[in-house]
Amino acid sequence: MDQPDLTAAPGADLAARLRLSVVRLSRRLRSQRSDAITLTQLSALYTLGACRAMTPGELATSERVRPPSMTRVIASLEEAGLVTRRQHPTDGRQSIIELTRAGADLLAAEASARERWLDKRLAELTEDERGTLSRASEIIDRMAGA
Amino acid sequence: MDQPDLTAAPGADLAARLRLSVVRLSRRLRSQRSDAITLTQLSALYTLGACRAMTPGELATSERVRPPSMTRVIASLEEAGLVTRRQHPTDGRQSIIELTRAGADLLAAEASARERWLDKRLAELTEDERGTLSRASEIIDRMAGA
DNA sequence: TATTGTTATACTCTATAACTATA
DNA sequence: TATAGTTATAGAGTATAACAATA
Repeated sequence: MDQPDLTAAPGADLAARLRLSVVRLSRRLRSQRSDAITLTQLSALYTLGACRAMTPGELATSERVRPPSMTRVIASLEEAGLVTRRQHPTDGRQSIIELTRAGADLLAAEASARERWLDKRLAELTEDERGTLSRASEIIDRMAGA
Repeated sequence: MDQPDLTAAPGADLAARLRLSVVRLSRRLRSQRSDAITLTQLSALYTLGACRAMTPGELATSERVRPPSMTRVIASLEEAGLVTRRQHPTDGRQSIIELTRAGADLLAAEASARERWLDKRLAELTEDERGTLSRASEIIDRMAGA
């Protein structure tokens, strides 16, 4: 039958190729995580680092996961001392999650961790290729958020 | 409080942005999977569709997972009647995995499933944006395979 | 003895459903 | 009654360690 090498052929179905690429890179990134923190935790921490103080619901929306999933992520981050929780000023149901000093430090360390796997791989690319990935990242965010 | 942050800022650390993008798109893709098959199974099926006949070890290497993980994926595909296993001609330890007719049919159906979430999103992009994603996909594959 | 693959086990990630507390 | 969040539970995905069969 038709013999499309979907992993390589440039003209082949984009959705299939992009799906494979993302699945495989995602596996790689998860397996390359540090001992201290998982990729899911790091992702939430980045969002918190950008928005400073958020409710669990805002975090879940921002990370595009369901509230129960975020509950577990927050609990693990709290236990690790990377975030704290304080009362919401007006709504007793909600709470405010913020980075601790340790959380901010870890984020800063991650950001400058040039020895990290992905940083190394990116450093091996040309400037043009990094530009392509940068634009792709923006397009992907738009798609994933839609 | 829409993130002004690492997900959007063009000058921000590429590794961090790409990591977030890939994690989020991966979540989306897994949640958008059909009822019939998971993304992990589909990924293995695509590889089998391209390479026709492979041993479990070759499949694991190609998908970049560990052998025990591939054992489970193959078992689930076998149970679903999407792949079959036959004896290796010269090595009794190995076996040969191949698509069944049902597996090939499902793959063909997926490939032409224009109603799928990712296909819809991609169709909304400009030709230029799709070109960027296509090039990014190739770069990502090179990185993930390195 | 080395290689290939499977079984046993455990942990992460995520979801849905049901529940609690507050608005 | 509606909303925000948590708890209970389940299933997918992946890994390491130990094992069996074959080379």
